[in-house]
Amino acid sequence: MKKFYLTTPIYYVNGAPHIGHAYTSIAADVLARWRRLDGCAVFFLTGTDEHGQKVEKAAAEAGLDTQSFTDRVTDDFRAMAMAMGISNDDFIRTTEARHKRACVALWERLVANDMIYLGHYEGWYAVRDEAFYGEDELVRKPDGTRLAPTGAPVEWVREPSYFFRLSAWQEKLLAFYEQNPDFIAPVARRNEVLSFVRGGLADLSVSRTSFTWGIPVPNDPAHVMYVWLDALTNYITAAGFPDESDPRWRFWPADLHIVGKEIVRFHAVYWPAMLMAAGIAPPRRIYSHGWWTVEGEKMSKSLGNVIDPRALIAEFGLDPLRYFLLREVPFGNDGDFSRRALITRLNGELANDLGNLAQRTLSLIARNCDGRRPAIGERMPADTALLAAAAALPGGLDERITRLAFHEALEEVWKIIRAANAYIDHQAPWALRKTDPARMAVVLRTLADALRVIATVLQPFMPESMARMLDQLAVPASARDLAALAVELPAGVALPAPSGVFPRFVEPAG
RNA sequence: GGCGGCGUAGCUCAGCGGUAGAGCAGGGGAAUCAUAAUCCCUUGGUCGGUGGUUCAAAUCCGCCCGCCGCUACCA
Repeated sequence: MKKFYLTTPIYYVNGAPHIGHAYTSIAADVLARWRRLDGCAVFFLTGTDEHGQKVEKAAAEAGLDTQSFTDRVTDDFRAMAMAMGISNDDFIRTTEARHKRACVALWERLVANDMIYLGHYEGWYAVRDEAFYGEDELVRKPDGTRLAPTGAPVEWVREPSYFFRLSAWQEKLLAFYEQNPDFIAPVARRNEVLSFVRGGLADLSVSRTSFTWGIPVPNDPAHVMYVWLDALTNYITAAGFPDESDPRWRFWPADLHIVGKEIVRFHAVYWPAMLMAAGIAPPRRIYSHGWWTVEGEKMSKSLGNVIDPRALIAEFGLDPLRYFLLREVPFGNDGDFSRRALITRLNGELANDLGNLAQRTLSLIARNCDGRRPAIGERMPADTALLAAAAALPGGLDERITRLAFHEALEEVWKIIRAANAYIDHQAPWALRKTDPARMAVVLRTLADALRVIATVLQPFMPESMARMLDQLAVPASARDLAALAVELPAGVALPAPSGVFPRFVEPAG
C-alpha cells in the first residue's frame, strides 16, 4: 500500500486560531482525505509550536504560568481542528517529552557531524520588545540613533549562541533543488528561494540564552534551542524519531509540508539542510499557499477584522466554508474573503447547481419509481456521454489535487454538475413519465449514478454534506471510496426520503 | 539597486505562436420535476502602452507605465 505523510505547520500559540489557520488545515485535510479515498495509507499531522519568548510573554500577560497558558491555547487549536472537520492522525505539541527527545537526538547528531559550533550572536536588540531586529528593519533618526519598527530604542548586543553550519550547504541545496524541481511550489516561491540561496548563506543561530522557555541544549543548559531546530523537528518527532524502528518511521520522508508563504524559507532551506547534515532524508515537497484579506483589507488585530472560523461555521455551515475557501482562490495565490462572495458561491453553486440537482432527481425517483433505485436499462448516447464524463472525474481530480489545484478540481466537478442539469432538462423525465416510463427510469438511474460519482469525489471537500447525499442515494458505507465506483449499485434498493443538502442562504431581515 | 511575478469582457480569472474563452453579473426566450431552482440564446474586450521578430503575437524579444513578492545596499 502506498504511504502518504503530510503536515500543516505547527501553529504558534501566542494567539487564538483564525481563518488563516483554518485555511491551511482544511486544504491539508482535503488532500489527506483524498489520498485515503484512493486507498493510500495516510499519516496526517498537525499541532502546536509552544516555545519561545513570545509565548513566555503572552502567558505572563494572561497571568498564567507558561505551561498552563500553552495547555489552554493548544486546546483551543485542537478544538478548532475538530470544528473544521480536520482528520489529522496525530496532534503534536513541542512541549511533549517525545519532542524534547527528538530535538536532543537531532542536536547530538549535528554535533557529532561537526555541524554545530559555539559562537556569538550579534544584532540590534530592543529591550522593550525583547526582540532582535535586522538592520533593514530599523528606522534611522536624523541624529543617527536607531529605532525598532515599534519605536523602541535598540542597542547592539552580543550573546553567546550555537550556530548551525548552514553556509556549508549552499551548493548541496542548489544541487538538491536542481534534482528535485518540484520540491518547492508554486514556482514563484521556488524562484525566491533559489535566489535567496544563490545569494549566499550565513550560518544560522540555533540557540538563545535570553529566555528559558524552550528545550535545553545538551550539556549547556544556559542555552535553549531556537525556533528553527525546535519547531521544524516536530515533523520527524511525530514519525518516531529517533526510534527508527517505530512503525511510524516508514512514513518519513514527509511527502508534503503545506506552509504559509511567510515560512517558506525555513522549510525549503533550513529544514532540508539540517536533515541532510544529520544524515536524514529531506522531505519530498514544500507547498506554499497565500494569504487572505477580508473584504479587501488586510486581516489584523488592530483593524479588528480577524475572522474566527467558528463564527462562520455557525452562520453558514462547515462544508460551505470549506468549499468556499478552496474554490474561491487558486491555492498558491492570495485571495479576498468576503461575505458576499461566500453567499454567492453557497447559493449559486452548492444550493442551486448541486443541491437542487440532487433534490429534483431524488424527488422524481421517490414519486415515480416507487422510491427505489431504477435498473440501468438500455442507455442512449446522451446517457453514456454523461456517465463517461463523470467516470473521468477521479483521474482528473487526482491529477489536480496532487498539484494542490483545488479550485481546478472543483471546477471539473462543476462542469459535470452543469452537464447533469442540462441533461435532466433535455431528457425531461417529468414529461417521459406519461409518454415513456421505461425511458424515464433509465434517465433517472443515469442521474443517480452521476450524482453518486459527484458525491463520492466531493467527500474530501465536504465530508458531512456528501455523506448525507450518499445516504440519500443509498450508497453503502463500504462503497464510498474511489475503487467502489467501478462496481454498479444494485437496482430496486429503497432510497430514503429526499431532503435538501444545501439550503439557500437567505440574509436575515434587518 | 538586483531577481521574480502580475496587468485579458462590469467582476474573478483561464488561454501563452495560428484570426479572443469560462464562471458570475447584464439582456431575451423556454420549461415548470426541483431549494422561484434549471435549460437555451445573447450583449460585452483595439488582450497596460510602445517598438520589433514572424506568413501569422494576448501568446516570443526590447523599452516604458502601473501594481505585488523576495532580496541587497547607501547615506
